[in-house]
Amino acid sequence: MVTIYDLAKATGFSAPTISKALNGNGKLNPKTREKILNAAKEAGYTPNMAAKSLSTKHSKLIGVILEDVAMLRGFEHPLFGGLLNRFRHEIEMAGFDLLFLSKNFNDGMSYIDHCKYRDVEGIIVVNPIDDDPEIQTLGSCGIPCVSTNEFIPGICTVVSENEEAGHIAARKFFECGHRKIGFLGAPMRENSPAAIERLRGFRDELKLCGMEFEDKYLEICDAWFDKSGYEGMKRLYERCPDITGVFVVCDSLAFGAMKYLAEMGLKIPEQISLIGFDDDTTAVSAAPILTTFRQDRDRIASLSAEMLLQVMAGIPVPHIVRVPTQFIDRSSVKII
Amino acid sequence: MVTIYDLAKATGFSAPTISKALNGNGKLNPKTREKILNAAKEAGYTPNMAAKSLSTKHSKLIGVILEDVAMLRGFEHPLFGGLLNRFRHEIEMAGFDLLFLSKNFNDGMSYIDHCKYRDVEGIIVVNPIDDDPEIQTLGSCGIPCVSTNEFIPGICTVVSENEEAGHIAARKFFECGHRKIGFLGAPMRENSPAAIERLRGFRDELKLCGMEFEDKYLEICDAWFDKSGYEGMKRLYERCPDITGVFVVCDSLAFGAMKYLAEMGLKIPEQISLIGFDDDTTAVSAAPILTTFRQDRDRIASLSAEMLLQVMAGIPVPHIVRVPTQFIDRSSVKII
DNA sequence: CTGAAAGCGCTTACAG
DNA sequence: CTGAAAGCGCTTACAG
Repeated sequence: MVTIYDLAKATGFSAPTISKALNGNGKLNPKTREKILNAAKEAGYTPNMAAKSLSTKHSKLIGVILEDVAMLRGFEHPLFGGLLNRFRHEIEMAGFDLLFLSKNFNDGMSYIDHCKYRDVEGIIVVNPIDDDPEIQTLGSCGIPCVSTNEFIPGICTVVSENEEAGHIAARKFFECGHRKIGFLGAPMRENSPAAIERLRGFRDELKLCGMEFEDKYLEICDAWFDKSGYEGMKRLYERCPDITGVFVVCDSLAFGAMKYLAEMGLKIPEQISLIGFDDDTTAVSAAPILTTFRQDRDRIASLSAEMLLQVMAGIPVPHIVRVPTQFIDRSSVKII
Repeated sequence: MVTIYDLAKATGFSAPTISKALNGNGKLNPKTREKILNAAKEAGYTPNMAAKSLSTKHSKLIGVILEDVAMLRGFEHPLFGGLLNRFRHEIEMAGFDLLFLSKNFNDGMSYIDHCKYRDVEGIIVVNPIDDDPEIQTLGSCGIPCVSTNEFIPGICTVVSENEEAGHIAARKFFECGHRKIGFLGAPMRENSPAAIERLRGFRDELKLCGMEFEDKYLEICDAWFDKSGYEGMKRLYERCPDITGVFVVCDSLAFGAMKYLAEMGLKIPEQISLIGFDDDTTAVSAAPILTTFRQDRDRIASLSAEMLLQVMAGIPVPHIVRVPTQFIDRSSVKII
């Protein structure tokens, strides 16, 4: 391993001068800088981040909260995987590495201890465990944070225009002549905007259309899995066989619902119309007909990175940043 | 931030003694240890990894090579996402954090420089860029490595029993009465076992069945995307409309193929039979009929972690570790 | 069993 | 513009 002392010896300058040349800060004779930079290149010098981190208190590490327990799916989550690719790219361009925060160390190290352990400079909350009390304290732990999707006190959240999407879905059904429209939802937690906001927009738009959304048309699935969608659709359909359309809060659930409908011999959209949410790419060609909303992963990710970097720089950011969704009108809504 | 010096002051012992107590190495009076541990807990002490890393040369960091350029899909890759969840868990239980190796720093820092920069102790190669010359040098860079899927000189690879799966697929088609069977493959690179081995097993088994696999039944898609599968299937079917079954080298391609077949009005399995590979979970309920092979992500991941930890400990490991696949016989192969 | 000294590789004031 | 000194928080021999 080549150190700045090796470079000092090789060039005849002192360690602090080497440091200055390498980091480009402070006044320095251009020739000196050039000599040092050349020597560094020649020697194949790579700085040691542990030493740097120790003396500067800057680890150049961004903590990521991404859990994979039970319903969460960690890296496998269709939305968050894509989001992380882009976030990682942005953050690396800014000279940071990702560090996945975990409670698996020792006897369950907390996120915040993990951050202290690694001197993490900022945190992005992607996929937290439901009702984890520690998440609620993140806003006041002193480490800059940004959240995608989940609302957390004192933290900027970057999230899709869910309510607007709900409006669009309801309007679409209404304009296509549907009057008995179900909503297949997922567990609604106060801090998790997705399901609540989509339902709210949906409800409000129906009202604007002069309809009243009846509670019997609302069915909540017990999780965000295909299987839950299958079961939820079963309950909804058995209770309300008169429905002609269903807005499903996400594609995974919609796929489960489609499976149930297929088993019942109900054709989409001939006998029942469907709108999903997420446009899960893997499944697109397997279920090419589903009308859905595409969340702008790239924009959510790059805005999250931007907001986080700003918070880290002490620049104020809005409490909520909204990102439009894209309505993808395939062929799963029938005009009746 | 609480340091060992704070604990030294609080307990009256010296820094080295605090260190010993905290790390549990060396002889120490049990009472001393207990006092120190209590003081540490009371003060909310968290060790500083940068300092630890600097003095021990152990960063407790495992580098991950996971790229998301073009055809690779980074975190979104259906197989590698699941694999990483489990790998991460295993590695964290062993006290390590994941550090994603990247070429995005500065003017394109190499993987190895990134490792030096962070003192990475071991590397797992998940999803490297095709023909990246640096990958080939990993075996001799001095850092312990393990690869999943890709063969790399001097590095242990943990990989599915692809050839056996090829045998099973061929045998299945043969026993169901198929005699004109296509193979829809993906780009074959020497170091990437997936496509090559599946084809080899498939070919060999047909031979064992007394058939000869004809080249015209082989079609190579240009990538691992749905779209490539669509186009590949189109070429294959237009050339050989007499085929009754196709072994598709992965599910993404199979989904694309299914889309093409659906557009052509060809029913599966009534008019054409299909076997896929991977059992992509997201899409299962959207395409519930596809007979396929499930790769044992969990086993691949935990074995990779185990092998890597062994290499890091200087324990010899096999050059290749094989993991059985599971044949999932749904209903996409017709008996004729 | 415990501690004084030195070192890991780098940077930050402060002199000159 | 350049360098000597001290420090970041921890650990490793080595004494005692």
